[in-house]
Parts: sequence; structure tokens; C-alpha cells
Amino acid sequence: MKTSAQTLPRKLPSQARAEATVGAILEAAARILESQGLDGFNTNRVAEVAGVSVGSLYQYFPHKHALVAALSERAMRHRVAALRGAVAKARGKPLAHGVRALVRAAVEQQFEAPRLANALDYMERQLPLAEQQSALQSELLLVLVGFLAEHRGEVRGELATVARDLQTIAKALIDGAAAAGETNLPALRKRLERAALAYLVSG
Amino acid sequence: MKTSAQTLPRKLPSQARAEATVGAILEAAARILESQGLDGFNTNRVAEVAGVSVGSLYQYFPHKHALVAALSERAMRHRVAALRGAVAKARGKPLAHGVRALVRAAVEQQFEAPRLANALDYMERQLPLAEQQSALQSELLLVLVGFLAEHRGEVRGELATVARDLQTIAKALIDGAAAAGETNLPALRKRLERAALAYLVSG
DNA sequence: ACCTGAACACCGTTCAAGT
DNA sequence: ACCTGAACACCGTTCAAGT
Repeated sequence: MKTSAQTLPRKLPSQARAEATVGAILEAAARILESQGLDGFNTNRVAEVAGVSVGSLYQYFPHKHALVAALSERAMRHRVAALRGAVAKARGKPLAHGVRALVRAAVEQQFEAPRLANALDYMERQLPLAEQQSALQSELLLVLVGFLAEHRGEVRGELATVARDLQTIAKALIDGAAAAGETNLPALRKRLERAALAYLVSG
Repeated sequence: MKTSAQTLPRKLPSQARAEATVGAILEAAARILESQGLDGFNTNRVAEVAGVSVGSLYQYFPHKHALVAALSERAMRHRVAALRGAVAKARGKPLAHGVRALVRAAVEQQFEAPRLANALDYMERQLPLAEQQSALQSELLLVLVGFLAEHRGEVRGELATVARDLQTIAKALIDGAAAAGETNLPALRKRLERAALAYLVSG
């Protein structure tokens, strides 16, 4: 019986020195992906930028994809937290208000590091998500479903499906804008709000 | 002065034998991408599956990306033709009818070869589009704008932007469904129609 | 417990030699 | 005009040796 691919760190750092190593590796990986995309993203270079040897890298990450998974997980945690905050703030306010808050949070996140987000996005699609990540993905969708449930009367369709489509649409519009080099964030937010709200309340 | 990256075939085949070689290479590349995604997609393997030597491959494609560009161009031509056909058929009919026809054409295209489409999609985002392809992309958007213009009274917003967002949303929903292994095409079409129509007619 | 870096296998690309 | 395939450089991953 084969379990799903191992993408967790091979071992957890138990000394301060090791923790610093892991941190430096992740930091280096993120910086390379953000500045050059997938191009300069090789393990030898990551190790070099992190100031450690490749061997050390492989002591904590069994393969390159585990590195990606770790970055991905970190980004997802941020996203979940940000969306949760937006939903909390908008509680009791009208649907359109909540959508605006969610859109603002989502756009902000992506544009902190667009290339990194883009690269992660693709690699996530390639390999199946590790358990850790699909749990986070479910959590994110739950946050959205919770928000939608507060406005059940105005929202058409099955909430879980609607939440998933909404997230897909948002990601696509944001990714697309980022890839096209668009920098007018207010305009992007407007369009995204329009698309989301329209999808939500239409039959 | 540096021109944009060379992605066109290095030379055009001028004998029947050469044309067969180029065809076999493209065919092999498409088959590998469809069956294994980016994983088995290396030039040596493409050449092997095509039944030629790597050297021959590089005689016609200056680098791996040129191969991708050629496949991408082919897929885009299909898409443009299919959408054009849908628009032509829906002329004079109501907006919702046209949207349905466009959605049907778009979904059909993607699900002929979902993994190939997915892989191409990413690689296109990586490198800047070659001239040839951005011309096709513009053509595709023009087809959509033409369609929207027929229903100007019902459609809100700037047509070019609306067309671009529409294509982005459609691609995302379709890609996402394909990646998630969704096989219920009618349900997917319904959701896509809903998203598109909602975005179009909303303010 | 953690780190190093040389070594190996694999893949993108080239080039000298063939028909 | 077209094709071949050995050769080179680069990158993922391992492992024997160090602190």
C-alpha cells in the first residue's frame, strides 16, 4: 500500500542552528521565484543563495517539490487568515460590502509577490496537493461558505460549488492581471467585485 | 537592438521528408504532454517518440520553447475558428443563446486534451508570447468583441476589457474543472454560462 | 545533530560527420 | 537539404566524510 507522496520536511529541525537553516532555505527559494520565476529555481542555486550546501537542503526537503509545498502552505495560511479577517470585519454588513472586503484582501495578497504566487499556482496544479495543503484549501473554502451562508437569501446555487467557482474566478482574474503587468489595482478590484457579485446573485 | 525571442521554426521544411519530420515531432510532443504532462516532456524523448534524432529536432526548433510555441499556435488557431463558428451561428439570436454557443465551443476544445491544454497554458504564461501568438490572441478577443458589439445595449462596460475578463474567467473555470478531474461537462457548461452571463449584464 | 561538497544520472543543446 | 548521435554543460539528488 502506497501512501501519498512525501512532501513534508524529512526531519524537523531540533536545534536553533537547524531552524535557521530551514528558514534561510525557504527565504532563498521565495526570493528566487519572485525575482526570476521558475528559471533560476534550482536546488543548487537555492542552497547557494541560502548560504548552505545542497546536502543541507536535502536533509530537510526530500525533493524540490517539498520546497514548493512548504512555500505553498505558507502562502495559503496567509490567505486563509486574511480572508477570515475580511469576513469577520464584514459580519452584519450587506453582501456587497463583504465581497468588497474579500476582494481587497485577495488582491493585496497576490500583489505582494505576483511572480511567486504565479509559479506556486502552477506547481500546485502539477503534483497532487499534499494532505496538509488540501486541508488548508478546504479551510479556505469553508471560510467562503461561511460568508455566503450569512447571505443565503441572496445567493443562488449550491454554496460549496459557488465558493469554489468564486475562488477560481478570483484567482484567474488576479493572476491574469498580474501576468499582464497590470498595476492599476483599484480598477482590477472593481472588475473582480463585479464578476463575483454578478456570479453570486444571478440565476 | 534586440528583437523578441526567436520561437519560429529555425527553417521551413522544403521537402516532403522534412515536412513529415516536423509533423512527427509536433505530434510526439503533443502526445507526451497529453499523457504525462510536463514530466516526460524532454527533447530527447520527443525525438525518440517521433522516431528522429535530437539533432533533427533542433534543426527545426531552436529550443524547447519553440516547440511549445508551435503547439500553442495550433491550439489557438483551433480555438479562434471554433469561437468564430459559434458566433456566426448565433448571429441574430439573443445574447444568452450566443453565450451558450461560445461556452459549448470553449469547453469542448479544452476537454479534447485537458493535460496538453493545461501544460500549454502555463508555459505560455512563462515566456512572453511570440508575435505570431499575440496576433492570434488579439484575433480571438476581436471575435469576442464582435459578438458583444451585437448586443451592445445589454452589455455593461468597456467591450475590450469585458472580452478579456470573459476569456480569463472561462479559461480558469475550465482549467480548474479539468485539473480537478471533473467530467460532468453539462454541469460545467451551466456554471460557466451563469458566470459569463452574470458578468456581462451586471453593472 | 548537523553540515559539506564531490560524484552520478539525466536532459537541453551543439556540432562534426554522414547521405 | 536533411539526418545522425556522441559530446558538453547544467541541475536534481546522493553519500561518504567531517564537526
